[in-house]
Amino acid sequence: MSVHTAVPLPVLHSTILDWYAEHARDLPWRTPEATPWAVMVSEFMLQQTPVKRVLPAYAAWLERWPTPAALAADAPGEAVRMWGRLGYPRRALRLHAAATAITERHGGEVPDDHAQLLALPGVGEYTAAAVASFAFRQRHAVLDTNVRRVLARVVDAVEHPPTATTAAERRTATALLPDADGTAATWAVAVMELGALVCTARTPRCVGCPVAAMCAWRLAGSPPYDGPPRRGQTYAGTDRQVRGKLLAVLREAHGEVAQAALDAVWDEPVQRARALDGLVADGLVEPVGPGVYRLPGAVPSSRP
DNA sequence: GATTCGTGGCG
DNA sequence: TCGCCAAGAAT
Repeated sequence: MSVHTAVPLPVLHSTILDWYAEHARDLPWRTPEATPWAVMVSEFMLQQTPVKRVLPAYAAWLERWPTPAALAADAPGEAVRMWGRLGYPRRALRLHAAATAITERHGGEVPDDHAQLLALPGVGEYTAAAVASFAFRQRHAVLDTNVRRVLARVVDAVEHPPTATTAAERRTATALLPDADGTAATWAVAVMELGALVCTARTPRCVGCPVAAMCAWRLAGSPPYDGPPRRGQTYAGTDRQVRGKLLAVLREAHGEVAQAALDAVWDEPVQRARALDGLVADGLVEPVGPGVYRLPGAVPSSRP
């Protein structure tokens, strides 16, 4: 498999690896002390949530649940509460379910096998590759939004990658991977970091980019995005907003919540009911009686 | 494959 | 101000 670039692969490799060695952020999940579990926790939290907001949640989470078994021993509702306002709270439920599966199927150790990782709840192609690469130093194509954007520009000369990850992107990423496992693992995180810090979505900092001189998009004159309109995420007035408001009440309650408290967050009854039903269907909220709800498996505030 | 699923910060 | 964007996964 060959990839058309303006320079030999070893030059591209060393250029980005050298840049990473000098500019990498000092992130806690990249330290030698970070366990595979810690890496996995960070990857779950970083799914669609910025690093800055993950940092404090990550520290609190690992202090409370330093191992998968520790999390599995607690109620899933506690995971949802600790998730706080990171967004997409189903991730908290899935991380709890993954911890349970790791405890039951893998003796409490995060598996180092890509297929076994992929089989865990909440672990998709990206997260499986990321954990295998970052925690176990294996050679995998790690295709997140940052990497995809860097490759779209440097290799394909377009400003933005396709909406969904394509087979062509996987071929490109695989072809660019250094041969040695450890080098490939560092390469993966280095390209990701380049996308996060330099080759950003809105205003790329091409001045100071280590690969600007070999970037196909740059060499083509930085042509603007030419594809179909990319769908923006509307939020105000959607079920997602209502779900968020409902769950915020449940998180802060530390126990059972009466219907009236939930009714107060949204005035449109049909949408409100639909949102609550959705939360229950997703396992994020548990009905405990007529008009009474709580986070799943949470300990009731008043004891008999 | 297109949709759904939170939350907040920034240009 | 407000649309865009942020280490995706599941259906």
